[in-house]
Amino acid sequence: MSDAPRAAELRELLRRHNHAYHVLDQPTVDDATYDLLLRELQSLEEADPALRTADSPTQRVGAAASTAFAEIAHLQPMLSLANARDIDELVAFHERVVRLLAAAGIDEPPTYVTEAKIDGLAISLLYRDGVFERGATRGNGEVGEDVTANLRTVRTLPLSFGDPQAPTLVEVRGEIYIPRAAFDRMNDERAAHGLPVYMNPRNTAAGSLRQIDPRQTATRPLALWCYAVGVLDGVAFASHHEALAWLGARGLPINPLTAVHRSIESVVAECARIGELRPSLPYDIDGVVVKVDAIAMQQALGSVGRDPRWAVAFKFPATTRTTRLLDIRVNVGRTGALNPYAVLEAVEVGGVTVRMATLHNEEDIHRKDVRVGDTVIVQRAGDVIPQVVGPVLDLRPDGAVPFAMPERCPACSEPIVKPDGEVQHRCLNLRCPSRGLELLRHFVSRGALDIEGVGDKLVARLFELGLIARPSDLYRITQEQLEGLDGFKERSAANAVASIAASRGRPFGRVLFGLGIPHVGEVIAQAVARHFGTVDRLAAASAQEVADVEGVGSVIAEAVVGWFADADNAALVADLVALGVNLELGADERLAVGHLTGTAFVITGTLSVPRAELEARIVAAGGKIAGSVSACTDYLVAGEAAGSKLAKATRLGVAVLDEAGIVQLLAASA
DNA sequence: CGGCCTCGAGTTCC
DNA sequence: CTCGAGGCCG
Repeated sequence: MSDAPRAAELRELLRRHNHAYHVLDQPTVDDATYDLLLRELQSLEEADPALRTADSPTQRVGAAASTAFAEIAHLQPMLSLANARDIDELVAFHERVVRLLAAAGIDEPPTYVTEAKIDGLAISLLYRDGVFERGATRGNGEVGEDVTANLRTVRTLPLSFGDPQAPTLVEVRGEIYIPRAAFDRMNDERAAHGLPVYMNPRNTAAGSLRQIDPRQTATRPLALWCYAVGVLDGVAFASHHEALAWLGARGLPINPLTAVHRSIESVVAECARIGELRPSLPYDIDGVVVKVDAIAMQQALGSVGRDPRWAVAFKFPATTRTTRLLDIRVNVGRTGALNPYAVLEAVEVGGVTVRMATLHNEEDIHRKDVRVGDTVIVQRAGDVIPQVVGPVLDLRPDGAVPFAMPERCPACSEPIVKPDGEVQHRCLNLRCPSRGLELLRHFVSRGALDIEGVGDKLVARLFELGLIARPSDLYRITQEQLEGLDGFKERSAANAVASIAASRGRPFGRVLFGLGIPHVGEVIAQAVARHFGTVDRLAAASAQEVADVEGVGSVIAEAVVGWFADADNAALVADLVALGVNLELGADERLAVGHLTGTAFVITGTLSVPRAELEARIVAAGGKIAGSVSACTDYLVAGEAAGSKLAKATRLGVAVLDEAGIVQLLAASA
């Protein structure tokens, strides 16, 4: 029997996914699935080299795009920007800046720099001794992908400063884009050669930068504007505009739509002016970036989360289109929340076809007054997520009726309730099939148990077939059961079973997150796991004790205690434990560097240092000091002649440290 | 008690 | 990405 037909099928599949990924920049499968297909083809070709055609995706260097680029940590995180959608928000930004500066003892009015916000791809460039060394995509802001080879092909990127006095290290921030005219020319050429044309400049720039072969990238008309210095050795700027001038003097391209303003009125006028220029500019922009000019003021203002408080992005209104609202349907989420969504007649918005959009909740639908049959205005929020803005009332058909939430759950027919003061309608049935399925999806998802090879589709199928109803059922799935499903090959069945088994060792915090306790997301789950150490101690805790966890108040604490009080949930936990799923903190987690945050200590007995000093050091490392030992205590620090507290700790199974032990723990966390 | 900040939850496209 | 809401600080 020949594998040739399967090999041909795989080649075609991979070719199509590749095209979608690189040319359209719209992946059709996740990386893991792609890798799986590629590996299957590779093994077929190894078994029978005659199957290896010259155009096989296995012959393209680094065809497994997911692993082709090394990760690079930015010297300084690449921040994001808060948005101002209108002039009021811009003025509010200014007022906040003034207020915060005054609070920091600076009464001088701020000067601003405005820059056109280029609709491209943020990158970071590193110059060592004035020579371009490497460049990376923004990634998650902390870590990006190394695209040095591709960046070298960007003709306006200087490979060196030509400056003998260049500082040792300069990190430059910029935006890679494709000028409109060049984009159109490229598409004309492609069309002439019978090649598919690209959808929009931004996605094409993104795809081009992630080409495996830099020679491909070199054929794309990429360009660069630089807008900031990340890190710079030896040169200190007093202002942002000086930094830009410094970059410009070294050959880095600075966008000409850059100006300094002495008042917010001037900034507002500039936003309007650039908005008018927008259609005639030779490249796409999506707003205006406004930055406080003085570096000293920037430092005084600082940042909140990822957003600096000294800068804001004034966003131009999103491009909108109209289409028909065909239907309003309702999903039931993991928490029982009813989420209405719009089914739309397919429409192109900003280079993407939109067919669905969330409508959030009933209140939202009524506020917008959209009805089935309406012609509605659709936009993409932040140019990404499709949104229904509102109806075109003139085009409303006769007899269009306002939307009403179903009175019974569309999944389980139980009555729907809307608690007072809440926006969401809910299905309270804990056994609602929709909720069960959504919980399973959540359980296997990335941030939780992260079970590779078991995605939404497989989970839904197994759920429908009745093979899994609760998370613990996953661990009883056999390879044979999976192979019984059509379209499921032996290899992927084995992979899925293996990754399910491997997920049993996930850290406690992630498993806890996977349980889907209301209000307990990734962060809270982690904090709770750290605090209690084991599920048993968590399950035995009172709401009062749970509320001791940092960031947990009465609402979340009640939710946690209530969850464990439910017999089914308790049974699920017991089942998971019996199946070998990890539900306690690993020793390494307890001792992990800088991780005393949320850890509760009790000190007893006589120590060689003053107790206050030891307490201060524990608190400095993020730990908490309690007066008496309870189930919530992580460590009892016992000195000489410890008495009843030590006895109680031993009885409760609380870890006990001697003085050397706590010193070691503190050192490990420094 | 009010305002800010952080977190949770649901989400769209291919 | 965005909205809503819980938590916490002043």
